[in-house]
Amino acid sequence: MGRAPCCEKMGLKKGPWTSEEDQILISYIQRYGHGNWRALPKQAGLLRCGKSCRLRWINYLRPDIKRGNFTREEEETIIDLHEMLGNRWSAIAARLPGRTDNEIKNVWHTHLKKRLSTTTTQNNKNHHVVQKSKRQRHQQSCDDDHQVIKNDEDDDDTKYNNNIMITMDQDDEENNNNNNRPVVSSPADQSSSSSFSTGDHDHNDIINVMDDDFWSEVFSSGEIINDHNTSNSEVLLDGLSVNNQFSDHALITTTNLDYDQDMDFWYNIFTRSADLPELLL
DNA sequence: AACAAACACAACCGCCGCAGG
DNA sequence: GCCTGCGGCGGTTGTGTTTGT
Repeated sequence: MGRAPCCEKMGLKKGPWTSEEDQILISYIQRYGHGNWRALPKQAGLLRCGKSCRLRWINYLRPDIKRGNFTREEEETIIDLHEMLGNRWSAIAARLPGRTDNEIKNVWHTHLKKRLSTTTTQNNKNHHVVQKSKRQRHQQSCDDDHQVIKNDEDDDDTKYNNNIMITMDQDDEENNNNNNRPVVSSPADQSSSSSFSTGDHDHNDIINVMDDDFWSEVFSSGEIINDHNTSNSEVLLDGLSVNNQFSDHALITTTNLDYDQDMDFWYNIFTRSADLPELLL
């Protein structure tokens, strides 16, 4: 038995795309869109399978693709996000406009992984590296290979007794740059999906630390993301997102983060300020 | 100049989750 | 609930280019 191949192999071309094929694909998609990738090559007159067309379009031909070398900032972002998300390249790519998951995956394997392994040994006196090594010790007890931290299921009950909830008034959202900051509180329902575990830290400590300066810094690194599929827009804050689809409150949610990633979540937030890691990690 | 090794990146493969029948 | 087809994802491979000897 076995699953049928994703496309009919006979007569279909493989390997590098020619510029003629690129042009055919571009003009077809510009004219008709790409509703059905499987049917597209036949309709467009391409001797390729649908998957190949999709990949070529997404990774190379899309008009919003940013070509050229990665900037230092982009590389740092990838490193941070990989620390937080693991090998979830598409999730990482979603936070780097114009970059594809394939491109990020390549740059990780060819540049960043090596650089990271050398810098961690060279800079072992660096403050933040010390913070990371704490995490790494925690991570060592979990699965290796840069996977996200998964809590032991047995720990769940105690782990989430320290949850906090972060909300923001919808009316304030348009002015959320610096002046208005989210409300941090202890949720009545500790199992609420919109609350976050503070790990071993008392939630009052977290609330006290999240002052105006803290949120000012977090917001200054945010960016607007428009989701064309849902027509929603979000304010991404490096792991936090303010989803404006709610009528009363705009919840800051850990979109694209697993609920049980509290350590990664807080680490990512707190490392935005030099003082916070020392205080809380 | 020739060759090998290392590198960079495009493309492929196989698996998975989801939606629809 | 099961089956099937599809899109999406991450791991891996293939191939062209660059660098070192």
